[in-house]
Amino acid sequence: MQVAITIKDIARLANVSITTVSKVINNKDDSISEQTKNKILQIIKETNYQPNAIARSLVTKKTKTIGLIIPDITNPFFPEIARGAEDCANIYGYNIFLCNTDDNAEKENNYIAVLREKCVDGIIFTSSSIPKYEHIIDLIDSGIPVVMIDRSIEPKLKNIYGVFLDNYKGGYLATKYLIELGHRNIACITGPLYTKSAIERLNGYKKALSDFNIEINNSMIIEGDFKINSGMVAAEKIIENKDVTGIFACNDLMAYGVYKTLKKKGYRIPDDISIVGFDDIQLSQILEPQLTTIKQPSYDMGLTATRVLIKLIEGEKVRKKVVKFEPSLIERKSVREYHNNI
Amino acid sequence: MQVAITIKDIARLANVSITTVSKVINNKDDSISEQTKNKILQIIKETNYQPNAIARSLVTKKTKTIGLIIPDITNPFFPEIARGAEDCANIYGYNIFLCNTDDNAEKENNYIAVLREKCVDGIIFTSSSIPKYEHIIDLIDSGIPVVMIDRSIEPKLKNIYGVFLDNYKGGYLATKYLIELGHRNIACITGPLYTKSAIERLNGYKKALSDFNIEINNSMIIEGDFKINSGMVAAEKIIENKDVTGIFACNDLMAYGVYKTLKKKGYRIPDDISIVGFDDIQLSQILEPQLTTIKQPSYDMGLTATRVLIKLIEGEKVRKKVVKFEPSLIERKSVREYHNNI
DNA sequence: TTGAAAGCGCTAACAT
DNA sequence: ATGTTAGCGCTTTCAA
Repeated sequence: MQVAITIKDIARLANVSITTVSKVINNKDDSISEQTKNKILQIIKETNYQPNAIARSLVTKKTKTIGLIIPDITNPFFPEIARGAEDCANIYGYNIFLCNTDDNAEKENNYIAVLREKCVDGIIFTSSSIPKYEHIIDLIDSGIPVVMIDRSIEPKLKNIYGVFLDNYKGGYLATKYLIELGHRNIACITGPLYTKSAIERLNGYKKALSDFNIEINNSMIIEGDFKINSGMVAAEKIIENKDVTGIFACNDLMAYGVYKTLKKKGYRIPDDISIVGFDDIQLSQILEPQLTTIKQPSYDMGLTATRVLIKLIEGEKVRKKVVKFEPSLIERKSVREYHNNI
Repeated sequence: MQVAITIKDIARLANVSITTVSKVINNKDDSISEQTKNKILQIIKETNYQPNAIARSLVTKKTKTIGLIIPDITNPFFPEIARGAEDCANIYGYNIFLCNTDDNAEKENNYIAVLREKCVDGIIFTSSSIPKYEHIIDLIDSGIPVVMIDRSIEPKLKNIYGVFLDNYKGGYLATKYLIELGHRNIACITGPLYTKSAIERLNGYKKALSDFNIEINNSMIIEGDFKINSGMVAAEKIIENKDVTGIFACNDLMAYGVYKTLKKKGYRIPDDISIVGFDDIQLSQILEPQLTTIKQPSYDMGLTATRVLIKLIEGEKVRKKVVKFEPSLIERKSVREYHNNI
């Protein structure tokens, strides 16, 4: 924090009061004569004066700052969200504090505390939710605007704002696609089951199975953690069952892990095993074969969540507490038709 | 920004002065009796009081906040840096403002202005540098601690702190590797040549060529922009020249683009054309074939830059103004030996 | 059209 | 061991 020229200096140089300077800075200058206004503007320019936002915040109770709490910016799903958030924030003159929690409730708590001390105007939050969510309830109850993104929390609170994907539908779509292409023995690699989105994708998978009268086999459901490595491990297990012809990996990263294991073991994709991912991150179209996956509009989701948050902050009406984005199936090359009788 | 309980309230409830409260909050409590200290602590806990960092900053002139200015968090190279930065910041009690500039000088300027208004204690900066760098000089001259990361700027300033990779050596390493495996006609897809790192990688390429007495052919040097698409476009051009057996793509993303084009056109990697990338981002080991590339320790670089910055902020001695990381070649599967006589 | 004064919540020098 | 006081840089009411 540098020592800098202050409003006092400007006032002195312009031979006016600081009130007057303040007014022109804030465009509340209806009642200021053109002449003094110009003089002040001139001096501000010459001196390269920049108002101190800290001092301003102390009186206005607004910091024009938003906290973005996510598990890990290093997970390719989140940069898009962060970018959408930042772009929106930027438009409305807000800045974003980036906070990585690794789905660790303690880190979440620390960041919540720090963000409140720093008086952020609002918080965008992707939380691991299921094991503990009291801190989130507390946060929301504290009155600070909060928009949940990507993962909703239980229980459904009346007061919760959120931007989510219809993960249930996404899981359903992925599974149905495999079924309709003839697959019957479909494994599912889930996300960490303490997240709502992982649970919902799994539920979508189960529903599709039962809609088509396929028995749900718990040995075909393997819990992963949304990271590459868990996809590799899960694939090892899955191929022990020779009947499996299709895999639904609940995110693309785990699908990459599956690719790795399968290729190492000499399986061909999709000839021997078909794979559907989830997220549609950038690299999924580069992979060989290109990954068939469920697309999430992550950038838009980040943008929307921030837009909602800013409305909340600025007291505008927000019509829908929860906005739900639709998943869509992106057909590429990692799935083939399966004929039982071959 | 919520209305909250203040130090005044605590003082009143504890029947002490706000000074006393302040002292115990800040652990300057040598001279406070255990008894009053405990009473105050107790009340703080009961009331869930959190000091207002804004008010504190106004008097201490420290915000415990750092600005991180990067081109685009969506480029897989930067999340690692951001995460390293955040992890380090977190250890020392700092928060990070995330700023994406798209290498746009105007956005850079805006962010610099805003960050200064918000009184960040220091700035970590990846800048497109060559076309215009006066604003960076101004920034540094203003006295606020700045650490450049990833891309250095011209001219070498005495006062500049930075954390960089030896990009020249990286370019050299990549090219030499291809040469030593028998390649003679090696194309280079550069980054945007207004960045120092792109220029240096290209220079390394050229030096390796000339060290091995291979003529530099300008038609084999194609300027890209570090994005996937430019790799695709460049590859189209490169394969017009049937002699080319090796490609040095100056980052992995462009190498992915090359993969895409080559595969589409029926080329096999590395059988028909060998490729070396640069960065070693996460996905490069998933690609088929796994990409041989030059590794940058991005996370460590982010961490180190932040550590240096915090030392600067807190007035500690920083021995080396510039810390340079060493690139290393990661041999994987995208390069094969080339025998001229086959 | 302009300015004086109070105060935002806190720290820190200086009393006591 | 504790408290009084001034002041950080700004906005905002109210008065002139």
